[in-house]
Amino acid sequence: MFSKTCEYAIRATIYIASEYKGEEKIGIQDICKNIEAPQHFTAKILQVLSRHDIVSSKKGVHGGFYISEEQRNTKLIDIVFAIDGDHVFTGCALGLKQCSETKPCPIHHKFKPVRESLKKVLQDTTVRELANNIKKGKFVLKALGI
Amino acid sequence: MFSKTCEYAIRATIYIASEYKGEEKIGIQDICKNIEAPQHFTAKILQVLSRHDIVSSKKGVHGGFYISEEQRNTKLIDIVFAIDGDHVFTGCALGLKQCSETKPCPIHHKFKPVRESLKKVLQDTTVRELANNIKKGKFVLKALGI
DNA sequence: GTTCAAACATGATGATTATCATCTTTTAAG
DNA sequence: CTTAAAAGATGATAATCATCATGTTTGAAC
Repeated sequence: MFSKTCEYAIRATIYIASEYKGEEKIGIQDICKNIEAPQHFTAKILQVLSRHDIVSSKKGVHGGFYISEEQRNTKLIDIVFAIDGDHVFTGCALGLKQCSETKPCPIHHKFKPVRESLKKVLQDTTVRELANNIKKGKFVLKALGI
Repeated sequence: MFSKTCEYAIRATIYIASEYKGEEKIGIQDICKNIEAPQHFTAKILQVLSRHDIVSSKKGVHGGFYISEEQRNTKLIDIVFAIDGDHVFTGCALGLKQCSETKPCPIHHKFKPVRESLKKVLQDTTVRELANNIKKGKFVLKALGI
């Protein structure tokens, strides 16, 4: 559904939001260990997220990644857009370039509910909400777990 | 959503079903020209579909691809399974290996309607139906069109 | 103002996916 | 039984995506 890049992006963002409490910023090693993602790759992704104002970062000693109250309101759809673009939402399920409402591919209309359902979930879900659920211990972010 | 391989597989199957009328079989060049897909790649895909009993083929002179009445009842989900496997349906949206009902990732439950909606569409749609719609000229299979 | 720990930037490698090429097998027709 | 047209099989190349490595910039602490 999403690229691996996007999966790591979401996991990293949620982890930062669930860990950052306004004090020490979160280091890249901490992040990668806890979401089980490759460090260099994730660092690159976080730079993109930072440029898109989805997370914040600070260089130098005591630097790291963090997230503002404002940024906690980011919706999942914003992350997907920033990383994967609009392909998931607009792209034709059969890969046809000119597929559209007026020139639909054979399954275009049938897929409308799927696309809408996906869009709705991503629109309705904020980083804040997911981070809060993590804190309550209801969910898992690690790839392997215990 | 699907791999390109799977996209070509669906398009090729629908094309064969919309063209085959019980007489001459459909050649690979014909197929590829009309769905705008690379020939060698598509040939390979059709071999897989043939092995999975989704389309039929015959070698030699006057050979080609065709589809039986029985095979026209194939559902899209069968094609997706044959080519991409069950990844789209069971795979975690965040790429977590151990994500499940009991150990859910943060968005596992939220994605349930999306997965179900997707599964429903693929379950409910047969090759026959799509081929008939093509014949009525309602839909397009080519990548670029005229 | 030097040092060191952090993110930032860029390029290189590896893995996976898509595409191409070449040869083999089958089968109808002459 | 030879020929030619078709799919089948296998391996090689290309493109894309994921991952790694190396060096640069920033900024707090001494």
